[in-house]
Amino acid sequence: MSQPGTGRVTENLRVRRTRKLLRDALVELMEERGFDRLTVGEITGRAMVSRSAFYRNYHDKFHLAEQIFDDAMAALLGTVTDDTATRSPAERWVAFFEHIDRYHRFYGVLLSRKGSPWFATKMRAALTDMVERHLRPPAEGRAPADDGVRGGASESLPATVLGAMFTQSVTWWLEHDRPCPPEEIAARSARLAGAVIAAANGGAESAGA
Amino acid sequence: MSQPGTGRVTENLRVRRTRKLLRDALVELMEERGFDRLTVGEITGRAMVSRSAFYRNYHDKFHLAEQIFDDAMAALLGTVTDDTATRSPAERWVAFFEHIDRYHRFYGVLLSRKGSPWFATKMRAALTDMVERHLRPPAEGRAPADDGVRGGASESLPATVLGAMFTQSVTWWLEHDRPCPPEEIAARSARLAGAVIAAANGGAESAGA
DNA sequence: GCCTCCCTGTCCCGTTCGGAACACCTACGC
DNA sequence: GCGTAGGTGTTCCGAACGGGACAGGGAGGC
Repeated sequence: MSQPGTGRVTENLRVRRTRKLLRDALVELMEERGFDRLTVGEITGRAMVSRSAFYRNYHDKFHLAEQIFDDAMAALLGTVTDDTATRSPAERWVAFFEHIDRYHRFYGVLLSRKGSPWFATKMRAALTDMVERHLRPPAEGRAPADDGVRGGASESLPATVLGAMFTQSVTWWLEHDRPCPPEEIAARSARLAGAVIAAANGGAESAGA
Repeated sequence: MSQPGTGRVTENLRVRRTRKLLRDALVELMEERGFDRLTVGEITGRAMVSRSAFYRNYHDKFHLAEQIFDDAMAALLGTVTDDTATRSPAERWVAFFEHIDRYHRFYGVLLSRKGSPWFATKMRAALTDMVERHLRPPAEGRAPADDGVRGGASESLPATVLGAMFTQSVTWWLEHDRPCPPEEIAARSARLAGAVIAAANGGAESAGA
């Protein structure tokens, strides 16, 4: 139960450091040569960590990448989910793209050809899940179905489409070197999303998400 | 005999990593808040290393700083000393200032008010030593007096003055945000040095060092 | 085919490290 | 004065790590 993402009790400084070093090394190397061209030995070499320590903390390089990506997605979704009471939907979308903007090198690598397609797949799933929760607001009296993890395979068509849309908006923005400021791409994405939602609702108009 | 700078046999990866992390943390924190305002706890915190590991590797923060500086000075002197056969004196001076240029943030911090005056003192001593060895070229038949470490307190007046001059040239250049390219500051410093050497030799002219 | 080379994932033993306690010191408040 | 707070440097034990070995598995040469 010491695999990251399960136990988490206030880990030892040593294991936190080891994992941080491995994460940083992986991201660095991905920028240089792409994810699937990397070996575990290269990652541990760059991180100044032994191979045995790597396998003590992660199953393989996919597991390591997954942890990095999951943390990033949690932070990303946090920009939209946090402060739902104090901020307007528009402000939350801007915060979303500002987060992407801040770590654009990171997301750029993960979503580019260097990052293996399953990063985009994972992001699409996470965003679809988020959209689903926003489209179906917590009806009072209904217990929260999702216990923090996994929304299940019960996504609706509109949510799935919107998840893909947002993922592609981010990918497009990053692949074109962010040709417009976060505010603008946020507004444009929100407008497109609004159109999809309106169409899904049978013509009724809505812009928030 | 495991204090850095003594044993050196191809150290354990763990101790190399620990020392690297501590070094990087110290330089980083010096840039932020100056050397004498730092505690060992802050350094180890930033480095993600325990305090006990710090004391296992260094006597105190001065010892750590000394190691960093000594390594930097060795690299710096290497730019002048290496390839003495293939490069002209002018080229070597340019290499000297290009090295400073490359790590200007590092030297800038160490030589600024944030870095405690004894960094400049140490640099002056190292450069004086180097100048001394260049002014007094290895006369054939004479055994090398210096066994790699310490030139002793036998520095001549011209060497001492030149050491201070070069140190101040570097400090001036960095404190004024490198207002001219390395080539120019190298040429100007070399010209000034030439004048001093000429004066020391009683009017005879010489520009190399 | 076979052989070489490299990477993977697992194991063990000796070493280094993290955590926490400890006494000691200095500075500050009062 | 006395007490508190925070930094220093040392010591100890259990835990994580590094190094090296190991079997197994492709990929490529010939």
